[in-house]
Amino acid sequence: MPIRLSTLFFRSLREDPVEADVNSHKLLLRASYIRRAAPGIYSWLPLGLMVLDKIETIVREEMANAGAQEVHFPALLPKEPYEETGRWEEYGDNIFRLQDRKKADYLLAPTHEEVFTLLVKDLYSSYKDLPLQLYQIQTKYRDEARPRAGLLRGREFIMKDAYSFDVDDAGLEISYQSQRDAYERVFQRLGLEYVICAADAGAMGGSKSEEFLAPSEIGEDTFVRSQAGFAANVEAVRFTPSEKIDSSNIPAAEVHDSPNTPTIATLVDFANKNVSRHPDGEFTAADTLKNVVLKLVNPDGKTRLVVVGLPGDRDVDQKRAEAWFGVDVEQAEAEDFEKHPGLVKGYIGPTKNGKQFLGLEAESKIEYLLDPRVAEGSHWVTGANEDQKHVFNLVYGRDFQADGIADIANIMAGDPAPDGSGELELARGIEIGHVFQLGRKYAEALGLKVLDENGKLVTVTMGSYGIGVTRIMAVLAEENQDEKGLIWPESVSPADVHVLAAGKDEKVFEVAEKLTADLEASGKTVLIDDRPKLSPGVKFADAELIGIPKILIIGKGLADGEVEIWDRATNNRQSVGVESAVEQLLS
RNA sequence: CGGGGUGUAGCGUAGUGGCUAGCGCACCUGCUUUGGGAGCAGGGGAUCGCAGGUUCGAGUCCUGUCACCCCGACCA
Repeated sequence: MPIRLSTLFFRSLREDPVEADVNSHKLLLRASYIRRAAPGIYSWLPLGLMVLDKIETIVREEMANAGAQEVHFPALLPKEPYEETGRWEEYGDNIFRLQDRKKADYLLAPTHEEVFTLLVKDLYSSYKDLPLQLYQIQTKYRDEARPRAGLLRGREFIMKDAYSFDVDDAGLEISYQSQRDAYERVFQRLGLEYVICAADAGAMGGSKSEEFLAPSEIGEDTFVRSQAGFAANVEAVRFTPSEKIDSSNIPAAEVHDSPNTPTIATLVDFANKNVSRHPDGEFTAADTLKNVVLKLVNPDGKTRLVVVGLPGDRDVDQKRAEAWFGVDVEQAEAEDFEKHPGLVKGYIGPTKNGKQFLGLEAESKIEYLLDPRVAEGSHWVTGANEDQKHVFNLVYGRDFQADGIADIANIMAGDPAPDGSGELELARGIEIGHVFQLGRKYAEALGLKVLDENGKLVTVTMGSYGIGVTRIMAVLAEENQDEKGLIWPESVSPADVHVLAAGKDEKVFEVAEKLTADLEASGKTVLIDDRPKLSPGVKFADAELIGIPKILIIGKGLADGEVEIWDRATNNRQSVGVESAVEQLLS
């Protein structure tokens, strides 16, 4: 049966609702796909559900192709499994928590690793049962601090989450690849541009993880890529330490009085006015070694300080720092400096009076880590650990040492890719999928073991694979639109053809109905604008807003036996005979 | 949690302490109109976010509070 605009639960808005500021959100609201129910929580109207269903169908088909079986868990779960893995605490305020009448704790699941693991544990106990892939398409709940951009970051959202279970790492690798391949097929069928980015796998485990990012200005993730194909989330980029360079012609380090130079800019200015450079040339921020004091905050609240030396033209990228250290990272505050009087703010350096200072300073026990760009043998202008003094020609390896590296500096466009594949460019993206080798973390915590062929218990190794279904709809809307409205790809459009009866003649409506029936009989789905007594302008505008890619206009040309096929994307209109319209639309 | 902003009908908005809170869209009735968001006439719909205060009188001023939006922090 066709979708009839005369009775469809639909009302287009002529103006943008103020609550929306990104185009996809505005258009989905204006065209009656969704309505806001609460911050980050949306109600689905008929048109919205149709698109959602199309996306889910594609996901289901490709999950089946990958050999995954569909199950369905409750969204409402008891807290116990999440306590066992520590996530009841770990997730903090991000979980929606509630209690039943007996005061037992429940949560609205933000993710389902635990219950999938327990379900497999419940049913299976032999290596012969593996490998296994399960998935569900389920509503997830996360009490995000700041929901954004309509469906893009909601507090309630639909996710396809799949999990693989294998006896060994080789099996996991195969399962991972099969899901990864399925993701590529899903996104290709949806007509979505995507970049597969190496992702930060988290501090524990060090397992493999990749994100599928849809490049977009409104994206929340920053990634880097090179022409030759390297791509990674900025958090996951790891640079190799620079090769040792010759320092035999660098003069001995010398300390200069450098009054009022607590920042890199003032220091560079001072150096250019007062110090001759060897060899000749201007000092720049890149010649200075900036030493940043960071406070690492463990989940239990304990903190420790580290000092990181990095070229003065770079800053610490907090997200990269947290990925590197695996804990929260904060800037050191005034009270931290008070506790460590050796750290002279604005004049921190790795040496004092010509001797190694940081790290070797027994009482401070502060680790000194270096950016991988700092090569052994390179010479620097840096703090002398005395107020108003800097040291010049300080050579790494000759004059100071480090306790290790910290690859946490911000990445700049033009930086070389770590794999030597050329210069990096920075771009924004929306995470639409994530494939992740979990390893044995959850299996271990929840005791998922099977007997191997020798009758020995082995812990199962797992992978988890997510696709943001509702988010994909937002991305598709964002990527497929113009100033008039949405332009859905055929694969997810609410219908194949939008039949538009423009006019008042009964004949127009008769022919529109006839062509609708013919199209449906030929296997096409149709939305028909059969609203009577509505001026054509309104119908044209609504057709553009709704965004079905093919529009069939029955109107003024009918007197000559002609109708028009209007391509929403190209705006091309072509008159065809009534009899050949269906055939044209089928091709 | 920090910074900024906004709350008036379903949506978009106007409203110097002073009459019955105004307009456009949408909605209802009638007539006319029908290829780019029609016209005319008539109509329904608002406890002006909430609470308290000042005042003869508060949408408007004051205090408090709540909600939402944006930026940041945060976010397998």
